[in-house]
Amino acid sequence: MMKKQKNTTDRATKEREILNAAKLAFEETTGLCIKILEVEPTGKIQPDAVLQINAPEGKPKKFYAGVKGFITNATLGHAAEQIRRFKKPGILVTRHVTPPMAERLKGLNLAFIDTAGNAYINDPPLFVYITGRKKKDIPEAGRIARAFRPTGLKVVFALLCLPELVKAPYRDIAKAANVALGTVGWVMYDLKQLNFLVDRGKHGRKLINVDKLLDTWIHAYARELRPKLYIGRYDATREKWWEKTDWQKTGTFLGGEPAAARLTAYLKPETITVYGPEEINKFLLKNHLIKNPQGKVEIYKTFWRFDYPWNYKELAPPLLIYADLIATADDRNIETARIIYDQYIDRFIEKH
DNA sequence: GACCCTATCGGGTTGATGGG
DNA sequence: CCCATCAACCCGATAGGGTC
Repeated sequence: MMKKQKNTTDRATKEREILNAAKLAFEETTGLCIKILEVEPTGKIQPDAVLQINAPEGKPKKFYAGVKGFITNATLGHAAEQIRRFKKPGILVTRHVTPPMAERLKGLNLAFIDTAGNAYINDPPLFVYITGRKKKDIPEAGRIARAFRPTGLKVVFALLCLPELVKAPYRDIAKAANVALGTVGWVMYDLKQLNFLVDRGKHGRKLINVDKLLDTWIHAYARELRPKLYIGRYDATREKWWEKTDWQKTGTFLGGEPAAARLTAYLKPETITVYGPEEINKFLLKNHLIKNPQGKVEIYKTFWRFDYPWNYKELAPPLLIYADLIATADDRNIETARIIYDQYIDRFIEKH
């Protein structure tokens, strides 16, 4: 119930933002004036807003607006149809209309304005047709930076684990982080914006405020990425199985508590955290693990594609072990996490 | 009201483009 | 020629509408 309410509000806010931005952009590029008469009017026909365009000559003209965040060739026809259903002079208000889309809309004789200042209105004596203006990025306050969304977190993780990587070409970074090339650009942009990265041109890039970045990553990881990696929970049928199995052969890694146990001998693991490939069946069979939502073995998908340069090849990189421990919010685990931080993480912060 | 199904949304990837 | 950037495209997640 609460959720539904919130979503409705979010959508309304978003529509308002688009509407206002489009109004301003239109006024700037055309010199004409738009008045927003109503937002989300109730009644038989349901446009998202009603607005009025004041031309210098001729009388003001009302338009019934359909606000759409995002228009593609596929959704354009549907939007046009919705607006026609108003049975009134309609106008599409959206974030951005590309030139080919503008042509199509013109072909449909569907008026539009967008937040970049593109517009088409053919309503004599009023005629406006502006295309080719690029979309300006909307610095949405409150939105989570892409650097801390699931794929962005993979990139940041790789950068944090491998201090030298930040200087490498985007292609190499993409490979290590196991993301598409395009993603790296976004993340770099965000990190610069958020003051986590400086680009000194030919002198290469450098991470700054690494401790803060690390902290941000750990929290965002638990919230954004970890849930997406979850494969399942299992019961072990044999004691100490995880101390005996050959991790490297199966492409799996120990994380969280058991990894910490190996590193510190300070902890007797309760939950066994494992990172492995999506196709986990072989591993399950080999180790006699049985599906059980309450089981002590939790398996997640491996998301990194680089070798962490240390001697514990069967373990996930220390930053991940640390994040796993912190996420459990268990006193003893947090204590252990601190030890791992001092021994394995603190020192590589200095290398950045 | 609970469930399913479809249309929509936007995050993420691809591929073209153009600069160094 | 190598590399980054940008817009177009794709597809998984999900809201919202329809049905029982």
